[in-house]
Amino acid sequence: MTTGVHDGPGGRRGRPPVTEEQRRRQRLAISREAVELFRRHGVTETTGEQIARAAGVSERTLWRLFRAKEACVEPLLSVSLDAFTEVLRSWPMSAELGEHLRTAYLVSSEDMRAVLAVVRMSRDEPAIRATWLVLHERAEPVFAAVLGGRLGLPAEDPTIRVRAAAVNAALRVLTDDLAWEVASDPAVLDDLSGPMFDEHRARLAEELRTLTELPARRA
Amino acid sequence: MTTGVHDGPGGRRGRPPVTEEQRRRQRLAISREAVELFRRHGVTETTGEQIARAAGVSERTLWRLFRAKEACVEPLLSVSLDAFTEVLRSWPMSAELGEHLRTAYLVSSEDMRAVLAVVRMSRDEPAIRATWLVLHERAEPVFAAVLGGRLGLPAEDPTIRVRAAAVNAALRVLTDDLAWEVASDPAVLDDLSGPMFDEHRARLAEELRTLTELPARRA
DNA sequence: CTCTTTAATGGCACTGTCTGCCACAAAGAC
DNA sequence: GTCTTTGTGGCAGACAGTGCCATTAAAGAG
Repeated sequence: MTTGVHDGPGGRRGRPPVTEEQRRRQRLAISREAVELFRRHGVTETTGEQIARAAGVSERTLWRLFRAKEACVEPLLSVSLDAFTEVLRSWPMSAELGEHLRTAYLVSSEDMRAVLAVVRMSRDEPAIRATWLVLHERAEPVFAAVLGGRLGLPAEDPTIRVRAAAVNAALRVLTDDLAWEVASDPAVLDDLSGPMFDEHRARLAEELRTLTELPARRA
Repeated sequence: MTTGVHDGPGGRRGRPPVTEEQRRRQRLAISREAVELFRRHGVTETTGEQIARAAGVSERTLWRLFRAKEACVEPLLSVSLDAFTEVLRSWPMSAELGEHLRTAYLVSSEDMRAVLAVVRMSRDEPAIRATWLVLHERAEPVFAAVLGGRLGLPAEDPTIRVRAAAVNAALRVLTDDLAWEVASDPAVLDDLSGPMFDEHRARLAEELRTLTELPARRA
């Protein structure tokens, strides 16, 4: 997009910018370190310097990659949200959502463990809660695009955006529940196809089916 | 609750704590000043010292009443959210929600103007957006209580909480829309019973009717 | 190889946010 | 007045985050 014809023979000079993908990986790596520290010592007890040191970058670079300490959890949380987004996007018109969730929702046990730990932390850490909510909201336009496609309405239609926000809210509430259910028995995280996650997917599927099968607004 | 039998004859000693109501008023007053400054100069350009000075308290006291600069918008935003909560709470089983909204949703033009200004600000100020979302989420338990009562289910029921979160989301999305519609014609704010607000209430009523009249989960 | 160009990182100084601590003022009961 | 409890202000300090400049990394040109 930004590259192209301008890189003809005798192409561009100077060090090439890092790719989006590289940035993504770097931020995710730092995010995992930060969450590890947050889990061990608490958010307020963890300083930016510690995060930077653990991640092997200077503090200055840390603040360039994350605008705030709490924002360090974003890339990790996005792993889970992006996975769900991908599930919705690849949801065949005919398929049952619960089944599709079981086969298409792909997150590693370790990441899921960390994500749910962050969600639990967010109960007592307002800044983390805020990050979680903002991240959720950012996913709504994608949900709206999918729902709009299914219902034959533009993604900008207010009803579609409301529906997307409702889907979003359902995901958030049920993920919260799951985070606390898991807390009492962390072993279930070893196997994401176990009964507790099955139950979670089933509930999610049911709520989403209700919300997505609502009649669209009379045009 | 905390007072009572202990305040008998020879009652408690020392200066009595300020009432909840006094605190509420004090925080709201500071909140209005802060929002005024935010609107005039922008959030990042407004310092805690300025807010304190404008509100006539010391900076130290400001940080005692608000944990962060951005939290200064909370009391003002709560004016609008509390009003809506009250509408839901007082919603008669029989009444049409749109009509009930028109008569029971009570917020002054000035406050509404300020609230919508903050909502618009939240588009470019992540911290303000976060505050707005967190505040919205805090209202959900009340929504759940109302919906639970209507559907004969406990407020803790997952389906009820999902429904409450959906109601919440609808309110947020449509309020956002309204904030931007109003931006192009601020004069409509002089009369909250004008056609633009009527349209807003009607849309809100319709979305909420859809969401609240959904069949509850088969027990 | 060196020279040049562009991007990424680090170091440092600095401002603003927010907290802990203590002193003092205010409001009561006695 | 004294005593007790609560709210407020002042000050010092830690931490978060930014602007600016030097340094280093990665490429192509010669």
